[in-house]
Amino acid sequence: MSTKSRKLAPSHPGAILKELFIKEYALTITEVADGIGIARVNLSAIVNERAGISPELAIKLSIAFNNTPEFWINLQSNYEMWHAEKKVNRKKIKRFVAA
Amino acid sequence: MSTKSRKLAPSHPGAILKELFIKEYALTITEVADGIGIARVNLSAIVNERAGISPELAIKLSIAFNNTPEFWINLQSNYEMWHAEKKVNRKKIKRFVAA
DNA sequence: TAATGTGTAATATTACACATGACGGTGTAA
DNA sequence: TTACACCGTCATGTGTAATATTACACATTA
Repeated sequence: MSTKSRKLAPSHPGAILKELFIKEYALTITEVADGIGIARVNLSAIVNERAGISPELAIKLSIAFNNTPEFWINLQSNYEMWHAEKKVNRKKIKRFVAA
Repeated sequence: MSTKSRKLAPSHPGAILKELFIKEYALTITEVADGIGIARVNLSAIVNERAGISPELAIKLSIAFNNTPEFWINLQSNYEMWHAEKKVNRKKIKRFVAA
């Protein structure tokens, strides 16, 4: 079961952040934003799926919630990859063969 | 051995692309750019480490060279993460504890 | 010489992360 | 009920980056 065969879009990282961390930890967007040092507005945008998680933010979240940057980056990458897949016309890509 | 303990900056994805694929396959930048449908200028920028690999490009490269998008995205992510690490002041991040 | 490959610069478009300021809603205390 | 603090969101501006297009200079090769 690889990524390319996935039919359903993966959850937005912001949804995960909201459900599994902010809610679970009984925090507010403001608290988390202040805690990790970003603007409240921007965290709101992420939680509401209007923005993504940057590498720097992934690091900050991993410190705040005691997990890894990879956890957050993978969520973001999977999300982006799924959407990028739909933009690529595979038939127009040349397959190169080792010399 | 995790990413955060790495002392040396990881190679730029463009360097990998150049050494392990373009050179190994005996291709030119122009050929690859045409083959995957991007402008020659932009591929040159990537190979010369002035630009990164986007999710869409990762997919195109994986098709052209018969590997996975993850391969390319991981190269890019590791590269970005290493540089992002240096921007984060860990002492200023609050550690949240489960409720 | 002509064609090809390369690097780079300039320009424009589009997208997005991020910051600031303003606005409307909610809960609570006086 | 009024006043105020807190919260989430909107509007706006900025910086950066990927991408396309065009142009130029240079080197190699047929």
